[in-house]
Amino acid sequence: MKAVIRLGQYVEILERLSPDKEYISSQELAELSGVTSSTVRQDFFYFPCLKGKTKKGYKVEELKENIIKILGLEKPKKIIIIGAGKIGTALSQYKDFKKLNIQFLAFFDIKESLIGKKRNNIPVYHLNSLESFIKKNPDVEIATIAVPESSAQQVVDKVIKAGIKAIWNFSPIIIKVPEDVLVEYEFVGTSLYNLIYLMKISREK
Amino acid sequence: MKAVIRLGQYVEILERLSPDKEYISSQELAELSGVTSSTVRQDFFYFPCLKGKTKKGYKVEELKENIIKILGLEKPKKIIIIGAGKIGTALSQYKDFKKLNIQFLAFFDIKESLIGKKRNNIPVYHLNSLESFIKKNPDVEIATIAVPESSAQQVVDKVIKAGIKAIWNFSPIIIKVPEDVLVEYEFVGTSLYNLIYLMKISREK
DNA sequence: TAGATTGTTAATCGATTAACAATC
DNA sequence: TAGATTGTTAATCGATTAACAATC
Repeated sequence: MKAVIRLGQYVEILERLSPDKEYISSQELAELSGVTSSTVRQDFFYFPCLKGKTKKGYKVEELKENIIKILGLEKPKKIIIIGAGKIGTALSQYKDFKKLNIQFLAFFDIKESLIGKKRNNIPVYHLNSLESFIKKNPDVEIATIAVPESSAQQVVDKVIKAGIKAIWNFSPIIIKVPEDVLVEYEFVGTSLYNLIYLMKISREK
Repeated sequence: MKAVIRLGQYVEILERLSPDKEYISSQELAELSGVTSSTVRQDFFYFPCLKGKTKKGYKVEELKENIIKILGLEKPKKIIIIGAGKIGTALSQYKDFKKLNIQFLAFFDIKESLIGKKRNNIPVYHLNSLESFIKKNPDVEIATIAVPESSAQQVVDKVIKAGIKAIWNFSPIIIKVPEDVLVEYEFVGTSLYNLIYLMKISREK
């Protein structure tokens, strides 16, 4: 559902408000997130706990907490990253994740020169130790795939064999997974191609 | 339009097909891209040049070339990256971009230790030299914003002052730009939050 | 011919926007 | 009170899916 996607963006925006802002109107939140106030109210209407006050708006702290609960972010989420390259490391640095209880526990790679070291203060282990790591840390729920496309499917197979049921995939291919495994794709090129298309269209007008 | 987003994905898939595959059916392309064959045909119907052959499907090379033209990728696109950190460097490495004529000409940063060096064989210049660089390279059309949120708006202002009309924004805030400037956002957290929400929902079922 | 696949129209579904009564 | 803003319904818009005749 599209509303859920926006809820995530709303949280990030709410995180950034000055701490003395007590209430925010649907109009204000709409402007900050690039949608209409109607959309904001409709999004909130969908979830009964997201209630505002007439003439005032929505209580920032309360709103944030409730959205966090809806999204399932109230408990820490433990994540591993397969591939300790540029993308993987960049992700582990993202500040909003820390604020939202999202924890990156470990990198896995096969490049000997990286193994045993730390990246962004997170240890890098050999891919071979993945299964034993998951056994020791059964609360790891998500694996991020940040490896080249040539090894993506193999790595996914290993991750699934180790018992992971949710995959965040940065490799640019559609991966094959059993029915009970959730996958979210992050295609980096997509928005750039769209931008280039929009440039072409606006030139033609 | 959603169809355009998918066209970009189709190209990436077509790029990966074995070179001896002459025709591809809407059914096959659909499976590889995770949509229905009906959607594929509807997407193509929207653009008169995307025609197939009854009983055979679409000629791979022809299809690819025509989509590339629709997307405006037939001529090289020159791009600069502001911020030579992990995200910026990761982007510049992405292989599909090279295949699709997308060229990263330079990084700009303010960190003295980086300036004058190369990252991924692309030179890093000081942000102060941005305007003169654009003057010398007026064919640069897009600026990628890969700096921390605290400096994102400032950097955007500089980029616009230098004459850039299209921005690919990786900073997690809504930026303010004049009406004639196009912006595409890449919110990394979004798909992860959605994945976590889907995990919550599937547990509740 | 029989079967496969496109091209296209129509039906369905979902998301966004508009509108406004209710409320404080 | 007058004005602002929510909560909610209805209208609109766009995207997806279904269906199938036409074609090779």
